[in-house]
Amino acid sequence: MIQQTKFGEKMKSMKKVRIKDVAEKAEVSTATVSHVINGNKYVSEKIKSKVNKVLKELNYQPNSAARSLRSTKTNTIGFIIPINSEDTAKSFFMSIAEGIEEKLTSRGYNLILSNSKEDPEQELNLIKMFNTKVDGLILAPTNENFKSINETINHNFQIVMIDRLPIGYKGDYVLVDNFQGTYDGINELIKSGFKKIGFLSSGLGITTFNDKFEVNKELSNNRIYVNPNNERFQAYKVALSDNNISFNPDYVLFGESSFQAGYDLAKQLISKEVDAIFIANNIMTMGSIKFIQEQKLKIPDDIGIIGYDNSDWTEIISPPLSAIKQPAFEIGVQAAELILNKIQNPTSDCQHIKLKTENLKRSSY
Amino acid sequence: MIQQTKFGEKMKSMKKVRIKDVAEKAEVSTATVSHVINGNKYVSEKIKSKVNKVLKELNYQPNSAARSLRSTKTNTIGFIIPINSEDTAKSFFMSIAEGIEEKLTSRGYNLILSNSKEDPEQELNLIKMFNTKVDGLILAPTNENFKSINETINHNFQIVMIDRLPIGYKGDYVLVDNFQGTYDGINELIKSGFKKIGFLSSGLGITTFNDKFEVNKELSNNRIYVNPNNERFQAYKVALSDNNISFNPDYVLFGESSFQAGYDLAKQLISKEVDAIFIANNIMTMGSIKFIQEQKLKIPDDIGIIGYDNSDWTEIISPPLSAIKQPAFEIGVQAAELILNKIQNPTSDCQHIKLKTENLKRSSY
DNA sequence: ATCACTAAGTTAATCGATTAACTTATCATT
DNA sequence: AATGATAAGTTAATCGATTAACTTAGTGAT
Repeated sequence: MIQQTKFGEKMKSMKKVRIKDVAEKAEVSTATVSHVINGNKYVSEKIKSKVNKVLKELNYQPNSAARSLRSTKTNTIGFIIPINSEDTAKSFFMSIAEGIEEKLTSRGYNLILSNSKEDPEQELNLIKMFNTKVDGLILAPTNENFKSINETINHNFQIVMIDRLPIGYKGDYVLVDNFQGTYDGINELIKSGFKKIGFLSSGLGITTFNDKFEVNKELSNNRIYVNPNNERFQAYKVALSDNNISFNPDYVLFGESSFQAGYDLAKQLISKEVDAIFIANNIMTMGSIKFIQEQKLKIPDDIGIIGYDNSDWTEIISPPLSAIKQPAFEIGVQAAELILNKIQNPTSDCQHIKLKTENLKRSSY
Repeated sequence: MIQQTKFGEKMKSMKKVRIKDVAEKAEVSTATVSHVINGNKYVSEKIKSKVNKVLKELNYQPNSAARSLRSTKTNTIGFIIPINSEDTAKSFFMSIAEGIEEKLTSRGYNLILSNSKEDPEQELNLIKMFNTKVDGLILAPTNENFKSINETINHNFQIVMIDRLPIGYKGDYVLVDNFQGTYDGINELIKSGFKKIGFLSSGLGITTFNDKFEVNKELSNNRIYVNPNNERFQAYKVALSDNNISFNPDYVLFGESSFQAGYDLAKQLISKEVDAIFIANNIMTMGSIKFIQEQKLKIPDDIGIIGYDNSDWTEIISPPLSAIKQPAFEIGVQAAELILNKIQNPTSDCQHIKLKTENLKRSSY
């Protein structure tokens, strides 16, 4: 339904006011005006207030292109999220974006948002685009190897990784401690009496797929953080092992991150008579729940469930779903903090932050 | 959990390559390079390919600040969303952002995202910030009156409103036809035999609150689109009236947009013995469902439900929830389209777009 | 041969703010 | 009184790309 109207002729095309206009009206030099605005050189109170008055009168707004060009600072941070269509990670990354935005705004920075759609190629294009546009980049990477990323960065800006880590990356990052959250969750499941615990997840990174079936306790203490899914899987194995439950590869299924995959894989897993399922991602949890409800299986009597990522819906289904909650907003805040620090002090040590998950015990196990 | 490592010393500080560097290496003038890049003046094939080769060799990336400064185009669009903390509108606006981003990227534009947090003051600040930073602004407004917005716009950029409309605004916009969706929903409810239909919503705009209890058929055809909640409420009244059901003010409750309010108001409404509820917003729907489940009321036997905004969870609760789905992604695409058109042709007629909702009939009525 | 016109490039002014280098006035010190 | 130091502002170069105005060579018509 489309309508059209005439409009817009009468824009009171007030020509933009430049620093020169302010300077003239205040009877000072442009330099002085600049000093007043940026406060980086001492200006007498008398002049300062005179300039400020004119600034308000003319409603002056500095031209950010000119400013950036001269000062080589853009006052802008880029954020690349990896979301493909139906993913519910949408809400996770949106919360992160909120956290970032909040911190940035309070420090006079802007946020440019782009979506790599989980496409490594597209990610590199975006990084290239950002080269002259931002002072820093917050990246939830989809390229698995840092090398290709590193090559397209001009090093005109700082970078902070979140949520995942490409191989070979040593810089700043903010992650969630997926290991601990999962480990605790599996433990709880076992304590509640479940023995045949299934594990459902979306794909591991290719690079870590080979150690998929290798239960390795050492790994848990000194592990290379690459892919959250992998961490969760490792934690699953270690938790089983720590409880003297043998690892059964049949109880582990990986699929794409989708509702349908969750549905299908839950079906498979249940046909293998698991008595509980740990589902390492939100949208797959939804698919699984759908299947379970269709089969009229009772949670937690027939099957115990823990989901990852506390979405709003988890507490209104019946029974309310136990879940591992990631501190999304906080990730954003911390990432923004890191990048701003790094911009201010580029040679400072890199910070590696891991945030704790929250274990929401409800009634599904 | 925080760690620190040494890193970052060895930045291969390749100094940034300027158009001048390209020109020198290709043995042409900077003007020619610019012409090749932007294709706005004819350049011979021979020179063109020579320049392109150098462009690639040096991995030249134009400095966008310089470009913007000279050409007065930023190639950037601003987007202001209104989200306060717990709102699930988060996912709605995120989908819109995706739509916008997709369209913009395909046309070489960037998206700057900010959050007004439903604070009119903050909104004006952001608009002011955007003045020199964007070529266009997509706004989900929170100020109810266009006057204040209009005053802070420098008219250096184009504007497109989405989702809501402030009073007095005549420019481009993309809305959802909330009236039709709600009207149809209420009708369906009535057809299914429900008679005492409650209506739950978050606040109307102040400016439209006064006609709250006035059932007015004319309004439905030639109405002033201001606030989605108001539209939904009007549709509710008209649908009742069209079905010869008298309007009972007791069955209508407004509250803040929160889980708790949804819970509390559903409780109130049910105590008044309504047999169905239309809930005009997502988070309140969740609260209501929670209450209904706690009371062990059967949907749809004890109470019929239609919710607004199809969130992912609506199909996995039992029974799956009927819902009015807004075409969020499409809103974004259209809004981006409008603003790009307007930028290309500023004197073109304003477009007023209303998108249809989708009525998802499931098993909750 | 002359003139008009076009085609293909180049020169240099320009966008608006920042900032290093400079000026001038004022004041304290010896 | 001479010197140096400091305070408060100003001048003008500069960031990198775009683009109006200009040059120069080549073509064709008369």
